[in-house]
Amino acid sequence: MNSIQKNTQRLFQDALNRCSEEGLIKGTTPEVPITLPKKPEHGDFATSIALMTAKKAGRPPRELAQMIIDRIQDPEGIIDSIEIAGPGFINIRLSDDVWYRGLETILREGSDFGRGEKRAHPKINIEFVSANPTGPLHVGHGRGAAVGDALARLLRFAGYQVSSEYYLNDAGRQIWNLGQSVYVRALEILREENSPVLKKSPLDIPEFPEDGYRGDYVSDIAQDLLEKKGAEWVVENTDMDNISSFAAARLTDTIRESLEKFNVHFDVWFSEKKLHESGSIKNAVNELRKTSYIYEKDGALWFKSSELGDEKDRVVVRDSGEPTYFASDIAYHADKYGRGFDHLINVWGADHHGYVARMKGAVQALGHSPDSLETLLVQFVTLKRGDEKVSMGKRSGQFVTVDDLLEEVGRDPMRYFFLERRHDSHIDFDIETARSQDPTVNPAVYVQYGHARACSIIRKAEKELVIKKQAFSIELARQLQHEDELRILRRMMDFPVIVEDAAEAREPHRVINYLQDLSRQFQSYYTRTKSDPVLPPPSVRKGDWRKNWDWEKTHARLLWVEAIAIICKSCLDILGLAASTRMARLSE
RNA sequence: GCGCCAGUAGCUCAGAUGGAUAGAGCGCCGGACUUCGAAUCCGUAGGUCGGGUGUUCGAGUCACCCCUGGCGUGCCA
Repeated sequence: MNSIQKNTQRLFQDALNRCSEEGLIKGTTPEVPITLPKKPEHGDFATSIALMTAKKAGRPPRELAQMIIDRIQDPEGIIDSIEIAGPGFINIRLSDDVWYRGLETILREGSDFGRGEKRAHPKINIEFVSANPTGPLHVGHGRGAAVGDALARLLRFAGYQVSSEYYLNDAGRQIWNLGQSVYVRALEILREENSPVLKKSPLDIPEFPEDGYRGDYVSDIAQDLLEKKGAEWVVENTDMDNISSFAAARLTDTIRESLEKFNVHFDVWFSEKKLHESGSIKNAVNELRKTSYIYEKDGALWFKSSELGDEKDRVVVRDSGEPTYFASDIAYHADKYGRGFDHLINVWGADHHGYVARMKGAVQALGHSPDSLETLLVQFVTLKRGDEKVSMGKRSGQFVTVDDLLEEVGRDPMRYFFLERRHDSHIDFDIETARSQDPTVNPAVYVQYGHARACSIIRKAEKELVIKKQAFSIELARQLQHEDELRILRRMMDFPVIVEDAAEAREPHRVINYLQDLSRQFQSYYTRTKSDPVLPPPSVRKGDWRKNWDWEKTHARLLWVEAIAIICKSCLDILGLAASTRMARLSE
């Protein structure tokens, strides 16, 4: 709720309370809802309070509505008119000055407009991507990256203290597998080169591991390994530790570079390996042993997750004595709490949803509220080229990588389309649309153009027409008489509400929808007011034109355009999209 | 079998936590530039919100039951 909405709400709340004090309403009075009507005819705000409390008042809703209205005290005169509509809705129209004051707020607060109040708690940890460093990032990871990063930005903007984190699974079987894959490829290279190192050695080339990594990048790493460490070093490395580490480190760098290019940053890269080395996993398991949720069966250690909302119990330590991935994850989450976070958000691929319940259970067993762990499941992306689906064979290793897409469609359209929809709905990503530079085709370009256009107007006013910017005054703002100018100003004042709600719901896509709407309204205004433009057109700039031009209106409109630019910029920043102040000319 | 998510216009999807006549983009069709910022804008058409029952002043939204699709249901990670 923004301040205008809050003030309006108070007037109605007070009026309702007066009804109650006079004994017109039985029982407790509910909080008065103030909503934004879909249709402009329904005023600036609407409330259904009369419908909600009609029963308690024992009167028809419309009659009650009138009684509430009669008890409104509005000394500041923020309300222009009130009417009862339909079955008993109260439609409220505010005085234009309220909105003009809003313009002042936007201009004064600038990039802070809409920002939530800073709060110390909850201290939020948001973990996302966390792809194994066993290969390049694919499209699915890309969506998770965009969603997690935008959510982190959104939460920060909304005032939360947020740390973003990548959990690096740089230990365990998959990493061993990776090392073995690289090792075999390296030996194959040596064989092909008829390397003397290999001939001297009696060892045969081992089979390529069945669930090994078959992508071309494995050979690249093998090649690199041979160059950096030398053939002998490689051949003599029979336990995979060194080679695995080399390969994982290499792939971690690759992943980090891809994410940087994608404008995704992490505050912390958290290593699973270090969790093993530091004894954290043992500690976490011991911690669990103190609870009643642990038991032994068939030589393994089990977690009684079935008592904490999961379908069945889960193994924590195998009969071999080796901890499972779940054990690492318990230790990891314990570590997050240990570092002072009181709210954890995990952004996971939808294929991990079977994992959510046991993780919540573990968190609970460790003594934290299960509500303090939130998991967002990001659905899959289908790639398309026009009508044609781009096939992605999972087994063959022939998947489309984040780098491929970055190269073909570019960073901003990619982020835009990954963020445009709710995280839990499937999306079709059309490469052809995304790579288009035409704003009428590509909504990602369209919203950037909206911002650039606003900036262009201001730049032109200052540089080309040498118009000196005027300070805000209510008299000046009253020059904004065009219906669209007021409507768009009202829409601008929604921004703080959009931010608050989007952050609360963990839904960055709401910011995109809002930005899309604001840009569209602005560009529509812009084209339709061609005969009454913000800036004096060349056709009038003749002779003594400066004396005849309506400067007050232009000054007011320039402030208004500036406010639009401010809000577009804030939206783009939250989404991690570039906010160019001018668009590159399209050549043909 | 069980569990989770989804099903809204030809297509892709919104729908602000239960509100008024369900919206947008794209596509289709029809319009607007001797350019101020047309790289844009305006308009028409298009719907039993998968189906049903219920909850209530009021349901795309909540509950229950079906149908369809995706995913999950490892001492894999």
